[in-house]
Amino acid sequence: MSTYKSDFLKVLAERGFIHQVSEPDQLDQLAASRPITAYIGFDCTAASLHIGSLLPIMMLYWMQQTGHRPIALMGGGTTRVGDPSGKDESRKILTDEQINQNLTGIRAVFSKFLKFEDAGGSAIMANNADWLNGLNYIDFLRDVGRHFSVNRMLSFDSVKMRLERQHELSFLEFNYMILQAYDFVELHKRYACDLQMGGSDQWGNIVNGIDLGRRMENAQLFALTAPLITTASGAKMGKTAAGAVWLDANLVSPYEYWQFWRNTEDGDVVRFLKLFTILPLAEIERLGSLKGQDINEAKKVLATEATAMVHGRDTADRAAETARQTFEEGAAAATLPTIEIPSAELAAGIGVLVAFQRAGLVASTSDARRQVKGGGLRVNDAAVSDERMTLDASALIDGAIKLSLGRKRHVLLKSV
RNA sequence: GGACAGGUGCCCGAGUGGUUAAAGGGGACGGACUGUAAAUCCGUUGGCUUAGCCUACGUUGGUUCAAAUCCAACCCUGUCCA
Repeated sequence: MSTYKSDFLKVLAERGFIHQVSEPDQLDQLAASRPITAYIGFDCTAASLHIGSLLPIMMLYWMQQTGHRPIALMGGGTTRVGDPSGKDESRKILTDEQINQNLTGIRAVFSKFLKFEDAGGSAIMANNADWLNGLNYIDFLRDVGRHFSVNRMLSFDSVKMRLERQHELSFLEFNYMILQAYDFVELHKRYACDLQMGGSDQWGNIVNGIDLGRRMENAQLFALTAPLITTASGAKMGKTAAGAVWLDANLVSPYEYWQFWRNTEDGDVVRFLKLFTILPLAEIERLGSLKGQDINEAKKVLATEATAMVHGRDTADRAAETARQTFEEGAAAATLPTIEIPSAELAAGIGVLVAFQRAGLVASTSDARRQVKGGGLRVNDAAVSDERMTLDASALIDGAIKLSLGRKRHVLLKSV
């Protein structure tokens, strides 16, 4: 498996990033002989990226670490159309303003992993709006469209599946692969980009780009895809009760982010350590040999290391310490997520149901009521049995009231 | 443009006049058991000022004591025909 000569492919292979590679020997040779340039495309439909994008980001990270040049391509142009592959969810057409706003948010995430040109590094951030927005339909058809054979496009799995199941495939969607192929060629022209990476579902689209590159530019381009990551029990990664696990500290606090990784299933620990941390493989192997209860040590390392990648070492250590105090000492660590309540309001007394709702632990007071019935709510570690209970200043311990939902989720209520 | 089929809660999917906040499953959350794991079992799964009230079965109107269920128009989706 890791018969690769280039550091780049060797590292990716050893860590489990590789699902498929086109012309592996040739690419390996190229990467061993000179720095190569590769890109991955990202949607900018949201203001931040979530765990799902972490894998591709890590691929770009390793690329830069092994001496190559990564390009993060923002889908500013393709987002304007809206990715049609997501079923019938109302494809919100985002305004250019929103897209640009999202771009800056996403860029902030990337800068944690990659050194961009303006920061003295080699990484490039590109936006396909730069070349897609100005396209002229007829010109595009003549220059690019003529290289696409519909016969061949129809043979792609993604298309074939739709046709066989007699599901509609819109023309827009049919064109999506052409635009993506064009992106690849455009990046090759602009930045001498050699390689496109992506999730395994992108294989067909990437291969299209390779094909177009050969026809239009007589260029040899390459494809590399990563496996689809699911948890050991088969679920898609990255969703929790609160929704997506975002990489932005304002959307998901570093403590919660740490907790996400801490709660990894046993069977996933080693795989995740390889993919989502930069620990040496020897260290990962040692952690992976831990059995039974001891595997929790490995999970803590995973959590701290993964959090450090996104939020920084200090923040990660603090999250680990908060968790230690909360779970191992049963104390109310002062660094738990906190919400503030005006002291006057607290003095007047605030209903437990409302308090939990404000803390974001329950969605509604009805939800809170249900949780009380199920014995899921605790105030200062004492179960709430009366939904009419009110909290006031007398419940403060060291200036805070600890609200808990279940065993794991805690929020401090502080009076201001 | 025409002919069919269909639009139900987070998702899938039953339900064809009243006991339906809507079967069943999935997911999610809580409880028990554990190791902040998995598996398993139990409970919950629209909102509110909760022994009550309000809102909900594509939209809007109508029939009826009573509608997710019947009628009409419209919107949307799929299949087939032009």
